[in-house]
Amino acid sequence: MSSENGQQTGGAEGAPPEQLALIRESVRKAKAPRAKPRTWRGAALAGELPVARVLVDKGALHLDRYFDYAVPEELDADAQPGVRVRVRFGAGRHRVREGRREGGGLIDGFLVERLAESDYSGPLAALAQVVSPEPVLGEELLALARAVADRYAGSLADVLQLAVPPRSARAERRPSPGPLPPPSAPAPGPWERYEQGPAFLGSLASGGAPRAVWNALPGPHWSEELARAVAATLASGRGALVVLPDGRAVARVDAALTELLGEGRHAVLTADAGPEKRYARWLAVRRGAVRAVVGTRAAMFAPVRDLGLVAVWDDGDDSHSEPHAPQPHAREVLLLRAAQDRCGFLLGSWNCTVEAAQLVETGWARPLVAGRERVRAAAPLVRTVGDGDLARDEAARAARLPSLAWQAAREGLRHGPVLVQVPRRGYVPRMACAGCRAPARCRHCFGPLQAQGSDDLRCAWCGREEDGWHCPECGGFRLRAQVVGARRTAEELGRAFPAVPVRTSGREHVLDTVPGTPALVVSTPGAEPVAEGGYAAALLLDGWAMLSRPDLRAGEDALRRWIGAAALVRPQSAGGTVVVVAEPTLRPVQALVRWDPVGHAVRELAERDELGFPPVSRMAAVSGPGEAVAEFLRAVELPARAEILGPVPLPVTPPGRPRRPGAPPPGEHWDRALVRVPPGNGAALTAALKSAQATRMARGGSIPVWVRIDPPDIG
DNA sequence: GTAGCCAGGAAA
DNA sequence: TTCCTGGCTACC
Repeated sequence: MSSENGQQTGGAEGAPPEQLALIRESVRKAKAPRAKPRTWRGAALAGELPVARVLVDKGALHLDRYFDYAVPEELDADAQPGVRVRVRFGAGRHRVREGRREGGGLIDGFLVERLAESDYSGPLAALAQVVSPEPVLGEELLALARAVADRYAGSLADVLQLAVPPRSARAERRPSPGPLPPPSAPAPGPWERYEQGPAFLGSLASGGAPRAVWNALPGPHWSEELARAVAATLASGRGALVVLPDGRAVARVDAALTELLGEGRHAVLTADAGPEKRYARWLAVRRGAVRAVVGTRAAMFAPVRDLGLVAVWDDGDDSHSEPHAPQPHAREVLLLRAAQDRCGFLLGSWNCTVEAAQLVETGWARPLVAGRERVRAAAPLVRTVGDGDLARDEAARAARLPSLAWQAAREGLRHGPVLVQVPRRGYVPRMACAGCRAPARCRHCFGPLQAQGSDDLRCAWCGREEDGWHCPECGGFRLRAQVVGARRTAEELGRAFPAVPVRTSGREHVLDTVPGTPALVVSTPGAEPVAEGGYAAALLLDGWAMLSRPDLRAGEDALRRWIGAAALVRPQSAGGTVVVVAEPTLRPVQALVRWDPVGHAVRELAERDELGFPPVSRMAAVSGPGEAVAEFLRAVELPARAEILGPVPLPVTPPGRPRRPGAPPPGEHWDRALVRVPPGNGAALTAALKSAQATRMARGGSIPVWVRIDPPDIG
């Protein structure tokens, strides 16, 4: 033993675990070639399983592995798998100067496993602290986080940050209530309306693991249907998890569950409860006191015991996509869970995403749909206003609203509230020729022109300013906005129907419900309040804006938003009418008229398959400064059948716009390449990207690139 | 990420 | 010879 070490240990009575680092230091100094876990002289280690495998809480990809630490005797009892710990990590050589140790800060981690010995050949440092004896990271959650990290080419630590809420000591001290016995199986209720509905519930109640893509009938029963699926699962003695796109949807299912099962059987996990409350609820789930969870996307990781069902509602809503690294999508996470836990799976929506259609096409899930006659009976009448109608429509030109829409509003207001769906504010209006209505396009890249300030025209794709526009079709010089703004529409409608109250629902102020009395309800997509008894009519006014987006998902998105509004309207038999201002020949418009979102998704899927687009192919985006992207692409060892598209320049972020992850900072020019692989090669692709990224990060100096699996905005 | 190691160059 | 910086690697 070196004198340095002797002084240190000798000077401190009952040396704390940290002192072990000093011993380790001396061992290193001595450079004695020795085998596996060192014996710690001067400090007692746990008698059994003295090695703790720890996941250090650092997102860096090249640290995405476990580190072994020695377990001091005094931490032996608390240092159980799953607990939070603190360890010394950082530059290894903990120097001692003037009696103090330096370097290597304390960092958080999770104890993953206790072992008899380490496979690490060097000397082990000791656990510094067990933060709390509460085991928060169970085996299943760890396996799930691992799978999600692999699926998204991210680090385990990043995923755990999403999966395990921050600790609150007070919440931990509070005991959770004891678990309730399973309830009895519910009656199918509104599930009777679906051919396979009662069978699906029956399977859940009897311990089965059915997997279904459920195309929900329009109307308000979906939340009760979800609640019954949860209740059926609980009846089998298993747990259930429902992930919803927003707080309003959570509140509906929460209410339905409370009505069906009373209080205490389910937990609501949303971000808006404070951290302590949130952690307390999460703990109650983790401890097995509560067997069912409803929540927004963070709940996708909820550690429900003995999972029997995972369900997601409206997977097309982009709030199911987690914005934090590695940006997993709730649907995909629940798919992984269903596979891992062999539990039931339910993907429900009024609409149908291409991904949902694929689950059915591949045979992984069964369709859960109502017969056509039921659909027709539940859906409103949908009428379209196309270009031709508009051109002929004197009233539309004068008042910016087609006469059919006026008629529908007037008629609807005699029977109840009328919903008016308008583009979201901040949705910069696209411009069209005032004469012939041809969309105004950039003369350089053919991107859509949009109005910036009062007269300032700019291309939405390349950002170039346009000052001498004239229409290439008819030679006209006058432009008009293609879409009508929300406030303006509200004002105009208010003036036209002075006796009727006008209510608005949008970003800042979202209305939850409106009464069934006549009123104009102006709303942006996704913020539509539910009307008591349903709306008498709906006007969908943003068709052009929705469909002219240069995005692969433009059609699907438009249909989703229209269906989201139209599903709140009374059935046709009760006079419910929807007017959509969009070209009736377009595929999403036809799908709305026929109320056939599944057919639409199936056709889209076939097309994407042909084009080699996701979700049939797996795709990843690599973005960053041109040189960095090029360098990354040179370095990455892609699977054999991978294909690199691009790189191409990304649109420049306009100044003042909040920067999204993966988008260039304002003023910087970035490139983006897409990498795609055929079906079945997704894992190889993410592994390759992850390892290339890890090597880059490990040596500093190289400019970082962003890697995004399943990029949402491929155009 | 970050400390420490080592190599290579400038300063003395 | 000494000191400093920059690049590189390990971190248990």
